[in-house]
Amino acid sequence: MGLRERKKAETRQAVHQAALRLTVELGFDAVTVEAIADAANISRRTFSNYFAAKEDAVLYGEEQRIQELVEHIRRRPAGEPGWAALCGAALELYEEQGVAADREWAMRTRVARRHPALLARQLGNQALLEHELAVEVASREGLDADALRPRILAAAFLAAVRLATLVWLDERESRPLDEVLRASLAEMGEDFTPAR
Amino acid sequence: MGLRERKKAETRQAVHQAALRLTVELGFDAVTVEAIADAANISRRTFSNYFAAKEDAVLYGEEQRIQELVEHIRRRPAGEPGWAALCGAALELYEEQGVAADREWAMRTRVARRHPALLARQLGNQALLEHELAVEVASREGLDADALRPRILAAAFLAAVRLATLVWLDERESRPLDEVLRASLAEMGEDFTPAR
DNA sequence: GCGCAAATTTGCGCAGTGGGTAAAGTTGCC
DNA sequence: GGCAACTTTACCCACTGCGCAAATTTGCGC
Repeated sequence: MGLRERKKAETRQAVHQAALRLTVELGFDAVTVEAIADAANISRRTFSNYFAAKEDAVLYGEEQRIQELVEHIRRRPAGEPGWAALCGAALELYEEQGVAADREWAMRTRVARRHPALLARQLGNQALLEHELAVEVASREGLDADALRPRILAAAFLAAVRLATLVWLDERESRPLDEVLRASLAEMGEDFTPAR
Repeated sequence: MGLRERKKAETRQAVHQAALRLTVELGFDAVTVEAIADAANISRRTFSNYFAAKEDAVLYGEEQRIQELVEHIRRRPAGEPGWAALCGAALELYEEQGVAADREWAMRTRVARRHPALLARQLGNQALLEHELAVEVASREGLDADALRPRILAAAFLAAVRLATLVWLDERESRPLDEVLRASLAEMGEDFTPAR
């Protein structure tokens, strides 16, 4: 990776950090693109070269995490069935990131929850991701990617991960995140008949 | 309901219709708020009194449908467990609406899928709804609304309904929607282990 | 080192948006 | 009929996303 691309990645990260920090401090609506650009030492116009909207700048961390998740899933053992691969990848990613990342994660989730515009954008991104996941699951189960089952698994998985984070936050982070994550994935994987 | 409120509801509906029609005809981005307002015979400023954003005007149909769904769930037999109540309400709502509503539904879903901004907003609205559903499920299963299980059920249910509609569209509406819906809910309700 | 093509940043401008404010117009009710 | 409450509207302003072209920076062969 040349200097050009490295610098670009650096700037993107700086813009993201600035956007996230300012949003936490002042609230999403109170932060203008200009303020973010100033904090990251670029012009307002250049901000638009990096992100199509303020939301994207704040959520870029999620974006990155999501890309990693997809990578992890692709790297799971070839024979592993879809649901197991999804769950395995999520837990793998979590422990790889280390507990230090928890605080970042918590911050992003809190911000996304507080501001509907951010929540919406985040879910929109996830919906796009859902298709990629479905493709991976389909290939593992010998199904068509447009079939119902792979799409159900992908959607259920994303919902389980999202809920785990929310519940973890609601519990004031009193349990380790991976414990909640395991519980959430397990609950989603079980059938939903009431007799338990 | 007095004349005042009746007229207001009428206007809201007219604005929604105009927004949806213009979006289908021209594409979401090519339609300005001003054009919608003109088509609905109100001023641009009044548009803002009815909807906070263009997206909301286009998606108002979804909003209404969602409200009805919540009503249906509340009216399900008291003893019925959570998942069954959700599924029952969805199917009930579908057959009550009649097949004529299918075309409307298809149109809205197509529009929402074509335009990321609409998709995002729609999912954001659903996330808010998710909590209401979780409350209902929790009360039926004697759990706390903040607990994991009711939230999982609510999220899984919404995802299943959403996917059913998408798959139905992908299949060019060759099967009746309720058939796909049943299949989707069933698949989501089953456990996800690969042996089937 | 040097220069030049390619990529990146920036300033400027424009159409569009969301919302505050206050004036003008409606409606419900006594 | 009149008045209080509500709704619509015009006007305005800060902000956004993006096209365009000039200025700047970078990569690379020489």
